[in-house]
Amino acid sequence: MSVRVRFAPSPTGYLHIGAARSALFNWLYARKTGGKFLLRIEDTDLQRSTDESTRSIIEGLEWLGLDYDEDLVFQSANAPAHRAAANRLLEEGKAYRDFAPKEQRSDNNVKEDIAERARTQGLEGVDPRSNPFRDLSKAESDRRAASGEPFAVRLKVPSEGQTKFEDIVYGTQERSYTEIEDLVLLRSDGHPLYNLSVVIDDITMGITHVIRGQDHLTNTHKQILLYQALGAEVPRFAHLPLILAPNKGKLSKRKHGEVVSLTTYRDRGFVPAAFRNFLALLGWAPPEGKEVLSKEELVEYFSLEGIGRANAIFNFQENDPRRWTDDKALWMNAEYIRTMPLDELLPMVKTELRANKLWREEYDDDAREWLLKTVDLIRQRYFTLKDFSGQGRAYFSDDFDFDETAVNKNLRKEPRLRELLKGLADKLETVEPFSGETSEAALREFADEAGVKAGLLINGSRTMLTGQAVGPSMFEIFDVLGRERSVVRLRSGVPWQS
RNA sequence: GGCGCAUUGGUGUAGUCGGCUAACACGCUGCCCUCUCAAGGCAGAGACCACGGGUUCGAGUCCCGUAUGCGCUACCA
Repeated sequence: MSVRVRFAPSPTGYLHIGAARSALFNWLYARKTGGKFLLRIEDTDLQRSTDESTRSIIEGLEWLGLDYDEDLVFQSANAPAHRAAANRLLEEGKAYRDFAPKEQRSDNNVKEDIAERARTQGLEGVDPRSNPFRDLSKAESDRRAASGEPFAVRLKVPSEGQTKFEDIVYGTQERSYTEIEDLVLLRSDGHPLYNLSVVIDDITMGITHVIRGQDHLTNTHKQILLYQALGAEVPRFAHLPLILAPNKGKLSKRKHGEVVSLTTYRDRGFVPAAFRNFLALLGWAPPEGKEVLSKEELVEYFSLEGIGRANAIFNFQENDPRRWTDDKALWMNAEYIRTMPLDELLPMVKTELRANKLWREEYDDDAREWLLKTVDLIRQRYFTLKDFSGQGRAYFSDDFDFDETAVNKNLRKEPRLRELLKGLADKLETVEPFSGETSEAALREFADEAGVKAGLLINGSRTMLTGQAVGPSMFEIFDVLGRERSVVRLRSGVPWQS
């Protein structure tokens, strides 16, 4: 039987990087095995679900290059089927009506509520699983329902025994039925609940392998009970370790802000392939230790057995602009930017320059060669695509800023430089032809004549031409900027003012 | 409270069936290269493999306990 996996996010916000990683692993497994990767939007919580969120999930997957097969499924559309299934279980006596009034729980302290209830029940020796309606006669139950009394539908969990399954990542998992309460399938307003919906949808979609976050590991036992009650085949499960914040807490938007959102990486200049590569390395390790892997290599090497069990910490420092996200993610991105094929990088650079009004139409034809050369030169030390419009601005526009410390360090320190650089400009005007080599020869000669070190002129020129203290080799900058712009910038008075 | 899962340098991980002088990548330090910054090359710091017991000639690897973290425990998903 061929593999069918799915990614089933609930559209209640942006696409979280943990969810994105689940999607990636599902996708990799499907592509690896020649199976299908399906997408299901779990929008049963209509209050919190938004179309915008659904769109951002789809966009996010597209950005990461994770294409899905078959039609997109909206879980809300299947609610009637979920209800029908619950009613069938009711008919068969595998579920029962619970007429007890709904307990009110406020969302923010459910955890304490649960612990508190368990503690008092433990003290009083009450079996948490006891329910007076579990053994109500069918006639009585039908009569009360017919009279319009509201009820929830609960699954009848057998009183003795245990569920057992073999998790591909975590190994054998067992849980005694005494640990499992009769779970609610249908709310008293008829709304189907999560565990029911997932199971029914996974059955109807023919899912063979459920690959999802470890937070569902213990819920799996309940779901298995449902598969059995419904007489369906139980799929294989593979639970993934969680991705945690630096303090080992859960990564959440409320606490950690935009670093957890996939769109942030797109908006802050990540190359999709780089982020995908980084994500794949969180909780999974390639067999041969090679970490920079293309999409094809990822598919080739991926296996569920290679997934680790310990939660991974995603490192970042909110207050450090240089380290706003994980070091390794940033490194990976820089690695891709400087080594990926230029023609794959170019469209991304184009988008970035366009967004900052730095793109010129001739870059597509007449100036294409120049663009290729320039991008190839400056990409070497960039970390994100943003750098092309930020640090790289001086290559694409004559309107750029001078970095104060660069000006102080490379220009103002030596007052004679202002005149020296004008002299250099004069000399460069006579160089024929104008290139990296000839400009270098001219500059060194000029330095000798003036009796100063070449480095002084080189560093000064760099700051005059790019506004910065750091960057590519000076002579390559001359070459790329050309004689005219180089000379004009060398003569500029702007950095000397104020 | 109960149940479950996890625990290898700062981070991500590798360590099949017990033999490790604990490996790789990111980050960090220094040197080389050099016109700066990167990249690259070289060298290095950093882990008594959470802790305590046990099994064994020998344990990161097996067993038990403890601690810590996380998850689940809901008419949330």
